[in-house]
Amino acid sequence: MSQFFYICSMDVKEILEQGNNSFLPNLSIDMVIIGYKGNVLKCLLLKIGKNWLLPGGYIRLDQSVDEAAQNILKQRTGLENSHLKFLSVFGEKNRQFKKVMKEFFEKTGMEWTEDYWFNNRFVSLAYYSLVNIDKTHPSVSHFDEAFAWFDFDELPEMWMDHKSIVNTARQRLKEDIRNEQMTYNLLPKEFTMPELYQLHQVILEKKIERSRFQKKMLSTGLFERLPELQKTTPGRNPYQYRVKIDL
Amino acid sequence: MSQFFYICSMDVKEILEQGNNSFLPNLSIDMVIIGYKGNVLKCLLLKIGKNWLLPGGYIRLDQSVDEAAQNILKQRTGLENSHLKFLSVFGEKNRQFKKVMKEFFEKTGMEWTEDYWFNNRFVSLAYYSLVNIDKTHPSVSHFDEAFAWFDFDELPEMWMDHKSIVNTARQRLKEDIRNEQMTYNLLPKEFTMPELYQLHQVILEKKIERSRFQKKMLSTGLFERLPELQKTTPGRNPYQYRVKIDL
DNA sequence: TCAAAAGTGTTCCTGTTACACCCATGT
DNA sequence: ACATGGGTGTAACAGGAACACTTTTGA
Repeated sequence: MSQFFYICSMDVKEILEQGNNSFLPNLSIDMVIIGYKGNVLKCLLLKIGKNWLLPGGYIRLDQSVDEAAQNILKQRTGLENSHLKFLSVFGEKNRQFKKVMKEFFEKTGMEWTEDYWFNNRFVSLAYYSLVNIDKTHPSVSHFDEAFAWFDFDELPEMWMDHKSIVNTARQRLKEDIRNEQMTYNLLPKEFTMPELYQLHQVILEKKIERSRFQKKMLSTGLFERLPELQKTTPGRNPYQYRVKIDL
Repeated sequence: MSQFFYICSMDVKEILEQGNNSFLPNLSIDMVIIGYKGNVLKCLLLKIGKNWLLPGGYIRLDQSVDEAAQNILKQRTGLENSHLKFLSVFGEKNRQFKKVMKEFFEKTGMEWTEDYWFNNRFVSLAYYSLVNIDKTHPSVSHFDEAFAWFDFDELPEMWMDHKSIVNTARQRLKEDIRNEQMTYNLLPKEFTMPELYQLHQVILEKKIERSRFQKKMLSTGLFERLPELQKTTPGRNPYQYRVKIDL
């Protein structure tokens, strides 16, 4: 199990205090936050009760949906103006967090009542974000639960339809990397071609021809070569590249 | 102006009666319904007050979002299980129908009050649907307003952000026809290659090479050739094709 | 038989696939 | 010098663009 644990926060108190009148009462945001470490794609999950779920939140009346999403991402990771893309709508009729919330409240000793507004049925807007794991730092607040980066291939039991949301993001990432070669925050600013090559293979879940890959990447004109890197590995030293700054 | 007018219904009465407790109070569906006639793409719009808007509706608590969308499409066009695809979310913070509704209520002599639930801020889920104009038949109900098929290039003034929703659909249709060659309901069951060719040109808004087009279409294996059509046009008679029935 | 419209073929070009080869470096 | 891994080159192939050509039909 290649997870590393932190302490994380559910901003339940804030949500309770602001309550019904501050948020759209039937819309939630779920966020698939994706990182890359040790040649594996990872996904940030929170633990509530016995199962896990995606980080998420609600939309304030004075926020646009996109603002709310950026805000949630910042709350969860500390990142501002990071990569963030709308994924899909999940609108099945029985989508409600009642069971999850009850378990969470009982576990943390908080009072739970049937008519809390977040027991409503929620339609969820799913987003996904690519982040540099090392640059994220979680905020800790009143009610702390575990959170962890899970390998995509080792997802735990998750609440509701959250596993299918993650899988939707997984597929979407595949499509997106074919169109825009951007790796956003998945690699450090400077990286070698073999590293980029590895990442693409991991995302696409298949072998790519090394020579073809190099030519394709260079022909996009998106990358610029830096002076060579000194490595102590057996073979030849790879060049370093970085994304041209225009984007 | 190549519009043809009908009489149409806003199911306002139903919405009023069922009211607050039957619908998700902050989510609406807007639908870009697209047809094709006389070599022009057309879009179905309703008139309320002085401006036009997209057909749409709300989501009942006992419906999934997709069910609600199918239901709305059926109400507006009479079509069941037709082509219907999710488009995008429109979630700006000041999206509300207050102004539109007030104008509509005053015009039709209905009582209007500030606190009607549909004066709320709404986040809108946009869908688009390709239909055969000749197979649509509008339902008429308590409150009738004009509705019309507008050419994409001659859109009228529209309420709120509805014009940008239409344009999003216009772009999406372009992308989609590149990937799946399906024309769904835009052409009759049997059609000639020149007709299909015309349609693609209109959707993509550019000239295509006739020869390349024909080979590409036939190479997909999606179409099967029927006995020739008798036409009284000057030149050679074109073959008829139809989509193979598997899809 | 000629013009109009439908449909086919040929050439060029670009991007993909698969494979072989060369280069730099540490042991 | 040689194994290891980084990087380049070439031939075969498929799909797209541009253009010329043949076929069928009504006047």
